[in-house]
Amino acid sequence: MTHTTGAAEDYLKTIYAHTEWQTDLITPSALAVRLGVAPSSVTEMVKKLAASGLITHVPYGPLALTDAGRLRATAVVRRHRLIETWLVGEMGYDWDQVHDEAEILEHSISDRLLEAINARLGFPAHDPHGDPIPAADGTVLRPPAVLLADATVGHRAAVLRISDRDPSVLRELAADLIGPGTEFTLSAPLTIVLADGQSRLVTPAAAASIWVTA
Amino acid sequence: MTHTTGAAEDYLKTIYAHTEWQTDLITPSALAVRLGVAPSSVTEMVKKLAASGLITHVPYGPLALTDAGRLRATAVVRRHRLIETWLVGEMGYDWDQVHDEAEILEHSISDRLLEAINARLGFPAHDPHGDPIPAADGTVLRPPAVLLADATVGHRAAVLRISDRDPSVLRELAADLIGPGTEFTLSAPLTIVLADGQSRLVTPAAAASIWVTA
DNA sequence: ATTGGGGTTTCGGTGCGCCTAAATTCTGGC
DNA sequence: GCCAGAATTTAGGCGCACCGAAACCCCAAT
Repeated sequence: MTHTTGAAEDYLKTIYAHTEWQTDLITPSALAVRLGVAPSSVTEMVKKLAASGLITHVPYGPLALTDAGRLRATAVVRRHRLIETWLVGEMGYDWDQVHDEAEILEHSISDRLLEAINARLGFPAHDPHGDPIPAADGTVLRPPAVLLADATVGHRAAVLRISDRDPSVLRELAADLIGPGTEFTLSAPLTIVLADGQSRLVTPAAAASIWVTA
Repeated sequence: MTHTTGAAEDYLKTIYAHTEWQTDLITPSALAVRLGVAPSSVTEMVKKLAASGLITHVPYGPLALTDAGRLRATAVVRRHRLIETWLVGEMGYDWDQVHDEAEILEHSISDRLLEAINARLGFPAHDPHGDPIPAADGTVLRPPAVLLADATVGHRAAVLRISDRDPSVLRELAADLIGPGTEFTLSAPLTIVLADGQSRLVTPAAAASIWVTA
């Protein structure tokens, strides 16, 4: 229907990402910060996206995706995560190195190539950070998750996903052999005990990036 | 030095491509036709490229790449051909289907990913159409070649490359099992005899797309 | 030597996505 | 209830790459 250029795709993706693990709606200024653009640029794009029926927006209010917008957004996220999975699985990238490359390729790869990659990977359900890969129809399988920083002491759980927003957190965790699937018990704030009995101290930044089973 | 956006890369690539198998310089109007843009658009971009020292141009005259421009151009061509080779070699594409995808990806893939692909393919010297893949330093290994349409009857030779400009020619030749490396004798105009004795009639369009050993 | 027509350039204008600066609107604290 | 400060929008502008129309240049044929 609508053309949806690369820039517009980034707006939709970012609006979607904000509500993927939280419930509150994103504000224009928060969107501007995430995208690294001026607030006035957001106002402009928001007008276009609303006119195309991809988001809803009351003046001076927050932003929400429509069903059509969510479909576009998940399509972009699907591309992004499949590309990340491919870069790690086949092209020798580490999980802290894939974000920027995927950020660009997600806007230029064709559906055909994407599906060829998907097939080669065996139709993965999660990307290297544990994030679910949306299906082609936009459905996303997302288990209930809690931020490690919000988990109660004594909680026994497994790592579900780690936000890829901060590469240094990813490198730090990789060095500690902590990744999606890692089982642990929270023995004290910021302290986890792994299955083999070893304990690890996690930084506040990491605890705010790690989502674990409820 | 200069930024060189996707559009500028297309201009440089097209100027380079014109002189790869011929010696005459390209004119602005021919460039406009190849790129599918208006002549006035070419004038504008030519001014910028000349100002950046990537091409030389006297008003109302033809265009030529400088050394710097040729280096940029071959870098783009290198990307294009490696991507094509990868799409055919690993992603299940046929050689008549790769052009459009490569046309887009050549502007967005990183050097790192390109070299990962290159290594995976075993550092190929030619793309699926027989075109040489420029080295990273811009060198191109190009054997002397003659257009099949210009070859003399009785000429015994092998197919070197087939221009990918016309996908229908590629499909037609693929169906006839003619590709780079195919050995033959030109028994009459537009008629070739293959190594196994079978003869094939090629269309004028195909004869104008096939380059053979001299 | 002139001239006509094709190739090239100039000129004014478009859409996109971005910016800064200046309104405007909303909201929380008094 | 008011009002300062923060968030948002409006207004004006920029660079890029494109366009069509009009002006211009050049050469080949007379």
